[in-house]
Amino acid sequence: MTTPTETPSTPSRSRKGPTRSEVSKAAILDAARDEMAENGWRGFSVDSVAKRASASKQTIYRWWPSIGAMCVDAALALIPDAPDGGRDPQERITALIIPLEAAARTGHGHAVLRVALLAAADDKEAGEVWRAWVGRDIRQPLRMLLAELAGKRVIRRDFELDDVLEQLLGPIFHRLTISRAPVKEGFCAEQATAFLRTYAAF
Amino acid sequence: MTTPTETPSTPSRSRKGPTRSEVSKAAILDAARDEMAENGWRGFSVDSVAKRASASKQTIYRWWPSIGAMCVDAALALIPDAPDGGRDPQERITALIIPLEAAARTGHGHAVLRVALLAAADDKEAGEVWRAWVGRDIRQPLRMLLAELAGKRVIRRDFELDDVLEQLLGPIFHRLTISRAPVKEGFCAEQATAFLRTYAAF
DNA sequence: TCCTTAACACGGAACGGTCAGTCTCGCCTA
DNA sequence: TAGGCGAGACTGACCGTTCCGTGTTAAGGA
Repeated sequence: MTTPTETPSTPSRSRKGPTRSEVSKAAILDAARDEMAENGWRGFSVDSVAKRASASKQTIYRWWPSIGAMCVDAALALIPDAPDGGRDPQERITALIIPLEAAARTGHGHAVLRVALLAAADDKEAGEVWRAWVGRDIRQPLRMLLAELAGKRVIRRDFELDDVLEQLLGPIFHRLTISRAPVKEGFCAEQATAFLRTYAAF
Repeated sequence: MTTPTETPSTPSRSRKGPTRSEVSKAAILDAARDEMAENGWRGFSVDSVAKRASASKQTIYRWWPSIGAMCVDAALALIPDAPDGGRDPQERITALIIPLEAAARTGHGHAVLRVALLAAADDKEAGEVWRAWVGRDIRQPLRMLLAELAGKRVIRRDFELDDVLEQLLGPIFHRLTISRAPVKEGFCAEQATAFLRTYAAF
C-alpha cells in the first residue's frame, strides 16, 4: 500500500498539501506504453518507465497499486468510447466491442493491448482493473441488449452471458496475444455476426 | 543459444560421453509445472525450478533455449492425444480441441496452461514452440477437415482458416487467462457447435 | 489580508533482496 | 576423453521500499 487511508488512484482533495500532478501521471503512462511495446510483459521494468518519464518510482507507486494495474490503465486510455449502434442487432453488438478493434489498429496499440492483457491474466490488481472496465463498458450493456433481443425473439433465451462474452472477446484477444496477426477492419463485426447465427431463434 | 551446433531439445547420439538424463528433464518439467501454478508467468524463476528439481540451471539451459519454451513444453505434456471423432462433423471438430479442455480440467492444468499461454504470447521462442504444436495438432487436421466438409456442402466455402482457428481457440484461451473461470465439461463441444451454425451452408 | 506552519507530492538516489544468464569446479558415465 | 551432471560463484539488472531535499498547497492565527 502506498497511502494507508486512500486508494492511490483517487486522491482526496480535503487535505493540506499539493495536488498530485496529472502532468506526471500522463508522462508516466506515455512512457509505459512505449516500454510495453518494446519489452513485453516479463521484460517490462518500472525503473525504465521512471527513467523514461523523468519521474520517481515513488510517484508511480503513489498512483497505482502494482505495475500491472498501470499497464492496464495505459492501455485503457487508448480505447475510445463505444459508438451508437443504431437499431440493427448486429450493429448494436458490434458497437460494444469495436472500440477494442479501433485501439488495436492504432500505432502500437496492438502491442500495448497485448501487454495489458498479459498483465491482467498474470497480476491480481491488473486483472481487477481490467475486469472492472469490461464489466462496466461491455458486460453490463451486453446483458441489457441480450435481454432485449431475447424478448423480441431475435435470439434464443438459453444463453449464458459469460459464454457469450467469451465468444465475442476470445477471438480478438487470441489474435492480439497468441497469433499476433493484425486485426482486420471488420473483425469485430464478424464476431457479432457469428454470435447472432449461433444464437438465432428457431 | 546454449549449445552452438545443436538444438538443445534434440541431442545427437553420434558422439562420446553420457546421454542427457531424461530423469533430470522429467524432474525439471514437474518442478516447472508446480512453480508455474504457484507463481504465474512474471513471478516464475529459473532458480526456483532448479532448486525444486534438484537440478542445475545449466541443465535447464541445455534442454531449452528459453524459460518460456520450457513452460510451453511443460504444459504440452499435459495435453492428451486427440480422440477419434467418428463421422459426425460436430464431433470431429470437437475432437480436435477437446484435448485442451481435458488438460484444463486436471489438477493444476488450468494454471499451467495459463502460464504457458502467457509465455507463448510474451516470449519469442515459447511462441514458436506453441504455434508449431498448434499447427501440427490442430491447424493442419482442421484444414483437411474443413476442406472435406466444404466439399460435402456441410459448411460454406468462404472461410478463412485462421479466423476459424481463432473462433475455436479464442474462447477457451480467454477463459484460461483473463476470466480464469473453470472450463466446464462440454465447453469445446459448444464452440464446435457455434462454428457449424456460423458457417452452415445455405 | 497576510503569514506561518503542517502536510505532502515531487525527482533523485540509495538500499537489500532476487533473478537471469554465464561460467567454473569436481564427479561421473559412456 | 568428451561431455552430462549438481553445485555454486559471479555480474548486471531489476523490484519494492525508504530516505532526502525541494517545492507546492491549504488551514488557521494575527
